[in-house]
Amino acid sequence: MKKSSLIDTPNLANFKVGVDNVIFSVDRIQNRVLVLLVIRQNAPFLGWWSLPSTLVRTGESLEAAADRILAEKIRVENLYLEQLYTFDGLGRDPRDDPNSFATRYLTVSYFALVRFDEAALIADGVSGIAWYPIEQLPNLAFDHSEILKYGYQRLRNKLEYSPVAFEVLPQEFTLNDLYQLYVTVLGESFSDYSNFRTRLLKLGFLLDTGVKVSRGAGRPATLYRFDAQAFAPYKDQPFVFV
Amino acid sequence: MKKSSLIDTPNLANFKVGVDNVIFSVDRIQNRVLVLLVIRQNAPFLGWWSLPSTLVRTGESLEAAADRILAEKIRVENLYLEQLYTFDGLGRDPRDDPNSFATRYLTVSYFALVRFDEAALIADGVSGIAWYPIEQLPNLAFDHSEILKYGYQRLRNKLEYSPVAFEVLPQEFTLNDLYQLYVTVLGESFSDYSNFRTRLLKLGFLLDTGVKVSRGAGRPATLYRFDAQAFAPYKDQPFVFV
DNA sequence: ACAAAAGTGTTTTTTATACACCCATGC
DNA sequence: GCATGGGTGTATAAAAAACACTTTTGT
Repeated sequence: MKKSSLIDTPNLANFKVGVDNVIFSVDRIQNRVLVLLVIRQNAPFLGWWSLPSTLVRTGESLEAAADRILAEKIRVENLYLEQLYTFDGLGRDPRDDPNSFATRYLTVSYFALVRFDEAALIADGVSGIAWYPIEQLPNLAFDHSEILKYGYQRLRNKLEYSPVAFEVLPQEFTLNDLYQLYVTVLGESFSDYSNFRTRLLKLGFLLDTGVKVSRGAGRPATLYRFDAQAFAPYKDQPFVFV
Repeated sequence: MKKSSLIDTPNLANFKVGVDNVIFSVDRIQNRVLVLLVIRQNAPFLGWWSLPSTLVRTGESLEAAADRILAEKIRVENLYLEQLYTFDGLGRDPRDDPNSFATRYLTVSYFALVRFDEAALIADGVSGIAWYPIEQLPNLAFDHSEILKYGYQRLRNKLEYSPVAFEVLPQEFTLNDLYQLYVTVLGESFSDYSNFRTRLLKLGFLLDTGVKVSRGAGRPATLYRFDAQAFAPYKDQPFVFV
């Protein structure tokens, strides 16, 4: 080792970097928020449920790694991953030993929302993979419970000011579908349906398709479509959807 | 190299991890938002202005690294650092070569607000260090301009729903001080002073100290103090300060 | 006295909330 | 025809926005 490198780099830690994906969906039949979980195939935490995650390879960007691990698990179009938070591996990963000069682990978490029916789980015969309702989570590997909790918080926040709801709903939906989704994620105590309707329709980014659907008894509902163009003015505005 | 390790770890990238601090303050005399910048003492970008940053050492947490580099630059009490975003070094840092198997660089950025007068810059005789107005930034090393922009956005957002303003104002301040701060950061087009007053006072977390201060001509202003206790109910509520 | 800054009050408009009621359909 | 869910309207309360006006100081 050259002397100069000792001066330049005093005890720098060496890291491996992982990505953890928090992928949400909504079961609109049973009105439950779902999270994508997989069973770990490797030590540590072999056989435990965990968020879909992987370590970043040489020449691979963080996002590329996040996309790669996800592509192995589900097939879905236009998946938009958003960075959540970076968790310090110090003392967190059992592979980390704070007292050693060994490699440390850092994980960057990503967040996405997908349509339940469009997301085809890839059952490769070996790997366990499942949508878990957020209310009935198993014990998770590493600090994945914490990460998931953080992601769930973000989901609820985003629902209030950004049009993420339309990433979960089908292209065409009824106003009740939209309302139910909000109730499911944000809980009861949500605004009155009638007022929700009026407010959203006044905003003008829900296009009336003219088509009506009948779901069992009751008056048929109008199908709407989200108009991203018309939403633009509200982009940087707080709390479009209360 | 053992065969098993080849299977377990296919081409994992090796990282060094850096932290970049985006430290804001407000010059309440000239009504300008300031950012703490330093001159780099090492290659690459030797001699360039940059955010205060460092590489994480063995056994040191990310936050600890962020605190360390900051403690070398300014002296301030109760600095609360908040994580901003993690930037992928791939192709960003000139030390990175995407085609090589060399070490990659990842940087996690942190964000804070400090009181201008309380933050004593540490002039160690060598290192350049300065508060730069956000409107007159020099060219910055690495992608620090981008990081700074991201941080500035966060600052403006936080001002709207969280009581960060009181981290910049002195313990006791007039309502006009508070109003001016909002105008400085959020720009003109901000709410009417009179309405701002009424709204904030009604919220009840500004304690009237009874003390009055006279600043030149005009009626003396009441000094207020922020009551964190009384703010608690608004903690998870959007847009307390419009 | 008067300008300057602080602070109060009033009026108008907009938005939120609650809830009553009508409409179209399946059974 | 009546239960069921869709959709409209109204009445009240609260909040936001605009702005006129009063109060207290320095000079």
